[in-house]
Amino acid sequence: MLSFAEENYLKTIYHLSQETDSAVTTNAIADSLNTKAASVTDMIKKLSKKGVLSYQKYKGVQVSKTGEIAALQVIRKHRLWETFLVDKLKFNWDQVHEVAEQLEHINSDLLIQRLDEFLAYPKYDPHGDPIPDENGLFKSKPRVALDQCLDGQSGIIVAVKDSNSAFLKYLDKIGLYLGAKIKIIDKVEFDGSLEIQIDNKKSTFISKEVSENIWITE
Amino acid sequence: MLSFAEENYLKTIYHLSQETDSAVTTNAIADSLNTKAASVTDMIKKLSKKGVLSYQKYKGVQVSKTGEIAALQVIRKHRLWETFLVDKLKFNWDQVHEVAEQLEHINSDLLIQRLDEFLAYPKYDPHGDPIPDENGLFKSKPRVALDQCLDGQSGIIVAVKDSNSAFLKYLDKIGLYLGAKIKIIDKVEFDGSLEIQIDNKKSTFISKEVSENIWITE
DNA sequence: AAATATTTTTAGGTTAATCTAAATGTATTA
DNA sequence: TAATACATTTAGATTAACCTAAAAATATTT
Repeated sequence: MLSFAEENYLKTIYHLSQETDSAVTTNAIADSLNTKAASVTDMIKKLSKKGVLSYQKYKGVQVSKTGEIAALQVIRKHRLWETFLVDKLKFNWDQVHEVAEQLEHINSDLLIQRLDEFLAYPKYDPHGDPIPDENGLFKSKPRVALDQCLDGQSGIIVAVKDSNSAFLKYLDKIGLYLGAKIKIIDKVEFDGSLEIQIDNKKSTFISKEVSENIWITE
Repeated sequence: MLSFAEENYLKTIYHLSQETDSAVTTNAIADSLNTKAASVTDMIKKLSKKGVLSYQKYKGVQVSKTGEIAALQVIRKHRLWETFLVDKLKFNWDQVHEVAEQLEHINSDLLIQRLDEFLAYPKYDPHGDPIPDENGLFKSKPRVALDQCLDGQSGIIVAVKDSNSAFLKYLDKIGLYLGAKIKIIDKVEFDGSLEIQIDNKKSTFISKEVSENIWITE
């Protein structure tokens, strides 16, 4: 059984491990969790003793198979709760993250099973991220980040990378949402910004940074 | 802001204070929370410093006005979550307590407001206990414990005192539920047990201990 | 490859919440 | 009311999760 803090570390390390092919570094973990490297060293020792991480001094950590299973259960809970908050309690997609960070640590198999059923076994959360099933299995939609696309290309928004509130509010403001049709009108060479058309309406401009955080179907 | 542990102490002390007219003792708190008197002394010092309890060494504690408001918010959350689990997730009334003990500490005003709305502002939880509103106000139904009733008296079950799983399962088994019609056929002088009739069906016997834990309308 | 910079670990300390055992206060009873 | 019993508090440890500062390992530059 993992504690609240241990679950948070494991989940974060799992996410970081998905973004790199090498081991996850102590500093990367500390940055993600807004904590200090010394605290991370303590915790990764504990988690490797528990068998969810493999760790060699000064070489970073990797998530073990049992660690992955445990991490995916936390992620499953997080994404089910986010779906509940949006679908049933009418939260906006920018309001769910903080609350789901708390709810994901509630411990009850029956609760999660029933919640999943109540939500009709959703496959994706409000940000387009896949929801692992009770065995940790999930399927991602094939997708490309908008900054990788070419002039004239179009597609449907299937996910956003960053779920921070300010970013999501900005997307709402310019009329972007999951399922929106998007077409690249022009790509500005100078700064990588894009002129895009949403749902065949009048075009807008988005920065390269924003375009890196939006995924569309290929 | 109170911690998880502090909220648990405060809620428990509030409940104990409702059952007595004098101050709540250190040992009573320790028993309720399955902890030791020494731990309780430490915690009540902290809580009185925070202004939610008033405390005099060796004289027990009383819940202050601000303490009562805080306690009622925790109780409100507990009872709303229990209602959610039963009404929406089809939990049995004997399965909700443990999970609600965790959920009651989730911190989000918006969540509770929306949950209340989603449940259509319920006034009573699955055990018949009143749910305080956002200001801590609630109304109890007038009620008598079954062991206080006389031969021939009848009424509707409006609440149960104890929400422990074994007790509630037993009630299910003998056909008792909130809203059931109950009639006292005979009161056995010797041990205080009762012969009762449920919903005009064939009669059963219940012990005095059980009858003390069932409340009916007068 | 030596010097320098960066990352990671270790050593030692802090805080919250718990504990046991001993000391002290309060209550009961002979 | 003195003796005994019981309740409560204090003293001092323990554990988990964090911290700072210093030491050690690794990486990068010149």
